[in-house]
Amino acid sequence: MAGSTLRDVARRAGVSIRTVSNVVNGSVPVSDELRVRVQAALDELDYRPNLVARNLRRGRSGMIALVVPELDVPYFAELAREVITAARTHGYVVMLDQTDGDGDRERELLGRESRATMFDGLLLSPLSISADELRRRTNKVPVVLLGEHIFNGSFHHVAIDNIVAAREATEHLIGLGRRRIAAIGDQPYSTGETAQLRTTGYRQALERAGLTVDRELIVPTPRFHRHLGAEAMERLLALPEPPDAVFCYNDLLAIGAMHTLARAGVRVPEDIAVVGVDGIQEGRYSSPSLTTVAPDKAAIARTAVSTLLGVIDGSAPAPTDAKAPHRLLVRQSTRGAPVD
Amino acid sequence: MAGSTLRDVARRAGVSIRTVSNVVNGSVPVSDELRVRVQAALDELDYRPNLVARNLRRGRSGMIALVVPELDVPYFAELAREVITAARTHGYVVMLDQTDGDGDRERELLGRESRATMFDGLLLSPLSISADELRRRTNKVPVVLLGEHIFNGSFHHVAIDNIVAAREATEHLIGLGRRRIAAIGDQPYSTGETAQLRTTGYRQALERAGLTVDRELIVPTPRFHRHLGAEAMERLLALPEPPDAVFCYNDLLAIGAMHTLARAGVRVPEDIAVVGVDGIQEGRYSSPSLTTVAPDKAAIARTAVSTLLGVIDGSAPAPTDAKAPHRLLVRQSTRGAPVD
DNA sequence: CATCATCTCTGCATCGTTGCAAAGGACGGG
DNA sequence: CCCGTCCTTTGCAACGATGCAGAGATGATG
Repeated sequence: MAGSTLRDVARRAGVSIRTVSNVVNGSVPVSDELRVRVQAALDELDYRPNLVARNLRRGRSGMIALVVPELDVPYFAELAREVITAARTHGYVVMLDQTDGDGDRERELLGRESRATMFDGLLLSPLSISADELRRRTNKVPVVLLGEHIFNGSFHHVAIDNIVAAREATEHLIGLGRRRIAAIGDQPYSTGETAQLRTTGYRQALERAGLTVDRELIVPTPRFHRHLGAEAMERLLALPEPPDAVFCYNDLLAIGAMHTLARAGVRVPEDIAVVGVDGIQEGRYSSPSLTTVAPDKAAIARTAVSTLLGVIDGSAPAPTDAKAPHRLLVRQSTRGAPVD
Repeated sequence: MAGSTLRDVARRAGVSIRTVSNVVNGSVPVSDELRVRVQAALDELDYRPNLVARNLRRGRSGMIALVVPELDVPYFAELAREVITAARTHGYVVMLDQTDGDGDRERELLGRESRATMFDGLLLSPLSISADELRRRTNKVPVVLLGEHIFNGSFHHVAIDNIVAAREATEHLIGLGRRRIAAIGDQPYSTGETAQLRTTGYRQALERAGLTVDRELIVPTPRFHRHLGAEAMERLLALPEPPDAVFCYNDLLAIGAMHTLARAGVRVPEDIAVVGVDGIQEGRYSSPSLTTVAPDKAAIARTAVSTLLGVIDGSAPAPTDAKAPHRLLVRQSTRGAPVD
């Protein structure tokens, strides 16, 4: 039942515990004769190191935690995939937790009884926790923030350049000749910094093109979910003068918006062009397929993981603010042509 | 830098280590006077229990691992969400790993140097590992299998009734008056047991309705991905006599199939009706929205977690074969009416 | 032949926590 | 006034592994 320990193996092989440990780890040279004997005992007893004990002794767990609002949001699932892959190349495994955008749950993570102490570090994609809280609560555990929020300079941070990304998406629509361009997803309050950056980029693009910003066309949504995109689009269609294009702050909003358009019999992109952000796989196969600004998720994951490991081993003390690349993927929802 | 330990707190409060431990755990009564003094010291030093040490001592880690082929497949992401939630109600956290359907990676999980020993148990959704291998390799670590494969009676197992689910999906199509019904997703080889069950249900439905099974209409796919569904549908459209309905073995295949149909100008459901399996959120917002057989993922997760915990504490020794409920969600891809 | 360097191998202490058993003090009953 | 009981508090050992320093054997060197 219980797994065998170094002691069991040592007894069986007639050597000291320490020698067995040396054979297992291979760090210290062991004579051929003993090695063979110990190896045999290891095999016979099917020894597996107790990693909890090893971690205690070594002071490291080899685990990092990735905390996202919702795992069933495709962007986070795809990001999680990349984080797991990136961590593996460094010999780390990833514990996943979700907060459901619940501030209390996020706070709990940093509190006294949190499991966070079990991990060497934390990758956190905060939704509703504020910068101050985070600063106050984060004791000792190395943290790297992903995507959301900015927290100017207090924390390591990895994200795309949201202003530029939003501007490019909007410029793409302008380049198609659209003039009445809506935006779905603004969040004009303290925890909506990412959304606000995208609004900034959207406005920049309009202003540079000499277009006026119509506040009626900026529809806020508390979260980035399909159904909220659908509702926002209903509001836009109800306007006396509906838009001829929509920039959605993420792909789920865009897909919700297209859902509403399909029901209403509005043609995409002929009547209204749609562009999203996130580059999720779902958008490649939607009807029509979705034009999107795709962050390089693998790059985000790699940067985040290696930054975090840098903090853990003390080689990266000063908070960095890394920008990951992104690119515009033009598909049917703006271009129309059914090619992929 | 380094967190404070029970010893530090004990020294500061002028009591024994054990008393501090008692205050922290609250299991043994402590006098008010000492409790106050210790609590003050705890707060001042911002003590956080070292969970690695605690786990070593208690012989439990409070962690289970969930291993899925791919986290960016929506079904697994949605399932993972439920598993994390279910585990939390039992005080457990979940480590997530993905195997990319790589048999070696799955095998590695059960091998000598695996991290699996760090977890109290394993929820495994195997893709390419065989029953024998699993039986041979799984030593000691409690395992519950999810969804895929059957492994008659050797392991705890939780899944929907695949035969019934497939039969109901097919019967739904038959009920709509369709007579030439294709199937996408068969896997006629040892690791494709789930797919084979769905094929069985499909055939049962046809036979009961007195329809003949046309082997040309059963298109196998090595995996359940969107692009494979798209390719399979191309093959079906190229037939001299294309189908008037398709039963896809999961929603991603169905979405890929609909993608092909949209490009080819074939109307769904008028020309070809489509039904999938998995009930992923993506299908609610696709155009047209997707009819699907939705497993109760929360129920699967709850059952799997509580079964696993039962194995861990020794109260559930005999392998069980739990069937989770499922239900048919009829949407536009078969019914047509644009209501939801 | 004595001495020293080298190479294996070992025992002990330790990581931070909790189980166990017993010490110490307070208290009530006979 | 003494003894037994109960309650709080404590020290020791242990979970299973690794770091360290040193023991013993072997070979090289003067």
